[in-house]
Amino acid sequence: MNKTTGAVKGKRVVMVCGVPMDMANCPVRDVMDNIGGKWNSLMILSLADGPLRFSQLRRLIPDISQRMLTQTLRDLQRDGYLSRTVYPTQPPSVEYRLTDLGRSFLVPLKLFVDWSLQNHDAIRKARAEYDQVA
Amino acid sequence: MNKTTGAVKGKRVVMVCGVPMDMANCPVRDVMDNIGGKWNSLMILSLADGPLRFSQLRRLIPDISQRMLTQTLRDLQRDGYLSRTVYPTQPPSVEYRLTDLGRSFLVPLKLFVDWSLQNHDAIRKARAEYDQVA
DNA sequence: CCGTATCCGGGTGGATACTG
DNA sequence: CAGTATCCACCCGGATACGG
Repeated sequence: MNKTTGAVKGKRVVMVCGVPMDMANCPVRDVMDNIGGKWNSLMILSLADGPLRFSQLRRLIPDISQRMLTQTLRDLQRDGYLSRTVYPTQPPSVEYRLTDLGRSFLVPLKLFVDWSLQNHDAIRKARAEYDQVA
Repeated sequence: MNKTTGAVKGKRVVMVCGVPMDMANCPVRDVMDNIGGKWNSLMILSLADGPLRFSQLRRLIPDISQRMLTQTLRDLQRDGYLSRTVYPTQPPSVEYRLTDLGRSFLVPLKLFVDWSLQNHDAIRKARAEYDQVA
């Protein structure tokens, strides 16, 4: 089962699922913050098939506010998932494009998307049953 | 309340990455809420290798508060990821165990974990560079 | 077109104390 | 041991207005 590695005292590293998990400074939690927000993963997916401009992303994701679109793009740019290119046209246009890092993330993200679509009904059903009992 | 299915206004279903994405009522966002929280994915991973009791989970994840441990477990139970079994011993013990749904989620989650471990250095580097410029 | 600035309501999550 | 209950600080994210 879960056994702490006795290597270093004080380091809370646990073998989980065949992988060393650092419970104190957890890379998984760190990455999860990047894509666990309300719009982050959807943004990466939206750019999967090619670069898009700001206004194109707005139209593609109608529910997002202008503020959150900007902020989500900044966050993802900051952590290296996408790049921002300004074309000095008139009026100006800004293109957002997945980096190599961002594209490599599409592999696990795509698997997650597939799982969500397959099991979404089962989850909603479990939720409804739980709420009915309670 | 909910917009019922079918033709409301405009098609909000977009083909992304070869997958139909409903931007209005998005299953991906729904599932992401389940595992995008601060502790949710870590909880599922902690139970990957076998069932654990409440106090065992507390020791395994030292940073979590008692309140959030309970709440996270309830949320995941509600959506069908894990089951809760009370053994009427003295003192009582409660066992948490992944359901079939929860175990099936380990497949995409494991891929995500591996990606995180491989790329979190690149992310931290990108973040540092971005912050230095700004 | 592509943002920034500001305000603010609600939800998230930590700390603490108490129960069966 | 396995929780509940309560209070509260913080931050996320929507609405709105303004600027290059």
